[in-house]
Amino acid sequence: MDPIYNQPLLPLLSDDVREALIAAGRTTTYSDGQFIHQRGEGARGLSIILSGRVRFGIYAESGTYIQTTLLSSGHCFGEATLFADAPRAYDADALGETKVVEVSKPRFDALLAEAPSFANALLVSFTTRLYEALEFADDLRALSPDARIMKLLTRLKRSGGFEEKAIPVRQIDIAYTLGLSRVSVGKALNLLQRQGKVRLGYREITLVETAH
Amino acid sequence: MDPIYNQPLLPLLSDDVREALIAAGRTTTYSDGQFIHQRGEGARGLSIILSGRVRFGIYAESGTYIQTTLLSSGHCFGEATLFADAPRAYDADALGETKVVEVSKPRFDALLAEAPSFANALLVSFTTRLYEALEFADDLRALSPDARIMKLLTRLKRSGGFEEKAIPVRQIDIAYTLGLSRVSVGKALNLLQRQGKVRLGYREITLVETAH
DNA sequence: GCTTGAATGCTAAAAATTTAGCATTTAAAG
DNA sequence: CTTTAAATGCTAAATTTTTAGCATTCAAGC
Repeated sequence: MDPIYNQPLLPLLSDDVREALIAAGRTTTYSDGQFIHQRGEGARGLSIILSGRVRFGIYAESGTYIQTTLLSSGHCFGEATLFADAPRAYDADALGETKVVEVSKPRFDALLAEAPSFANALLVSFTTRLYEALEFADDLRALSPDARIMKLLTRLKRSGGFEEKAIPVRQIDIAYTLGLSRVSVGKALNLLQRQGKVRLGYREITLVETAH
Repeated sequence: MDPIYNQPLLPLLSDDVREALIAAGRTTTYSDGQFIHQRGEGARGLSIILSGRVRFGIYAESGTYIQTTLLSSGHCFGEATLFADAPRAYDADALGETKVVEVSKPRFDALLAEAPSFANALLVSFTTRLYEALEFADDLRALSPDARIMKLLTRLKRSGGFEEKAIPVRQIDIAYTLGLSRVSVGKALNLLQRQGKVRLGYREITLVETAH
């Protein structure tokens, strides 16, 4: 079964809708690690990532962090504040210098009403994200830690555009993302390295291309 | 943080759109356990559950079954065949006698084009489903088996409308859904019963209301 | 070229979970 | 009332994963 890949919103929009959307919002530039919003905040609006990446997660009761999603340039977030009238479900912070446009609910509604193609782009983007989330949950239950890590690395490489390059990721972040301990991640990565599938570095991992 | 609940599509539609949608499709009645479609099939269209429930899952390589989603009356499925142009991602079968309308892609597109409110209802339904899937994945990583089981039972009770009644579920199904072994589920359920939170029966579990 | 904090590597004990097996209970069918 | 297949209960060994701790390596800043 071919996996369904996340379709970012921006490339799905026609030029004029995209320009209107960006013009209708307020653009903010966040520095690396800066908080964008916190879980529970109530502001309603759609945010679109113009450059950089945004990390979403929750600090669990046990004190450990759970990373939920990593969205990169072109993606939008905050849709639940619009369509489910819900407060922010996750803490969000910037990964690297990150530019975000925030469009208020009234302006978003106006744009949606006047451009029917906008709704279609949103439907495509959300559907692909839903199926990626479902697949991720399936993997959590069905795959071994090794396989989960390989899949995560493959996804990170693709979504981050790290072709031919090392993926800048810490082992502890992999643990946060997959719900594993750092020791388990280290063990699994060492196994994968011995199998020749990855090359481990400091703060980075390289996926070794397998001949096929 | 309040959880976001699944919003079924049908109640979100205006009467005339709902009627037009149902009229545009072909209604099929499935008997308990009957296959609706299999993973990998290519037909494009949107299906809406008129009555009964549909169970989605994958038979994993190891031979074990992974249940992904359980959708009840009013919900739609097959959206990925429309918006991601993807084949069916899951095996689907009926749980109890189940009526499903299937609307072909051309007819769906026509309806979407002429009724702008239709798109909005789809956006609400998909957004709430996306956030429920994300929350489910969070729980898989952050919660103990006991807590996961309680949360699942609560959700089953609500979505199935089993107020004051026992929830008809087998322990093995809970295991499939949560990615646990049957032994672990049994142990956790026994603990929950000793704590007075549930009452176990044959093929059913009753949630004990806690005073508050 | 040091110093330093962060990240990784490593180990062993503890805890959780699965596997495999069989016994018991249940409800439906004969 | 029996029979029967399905579901649950239970046990112990095997396996996996976590926890906790400390050693080592890395790269940036002084």
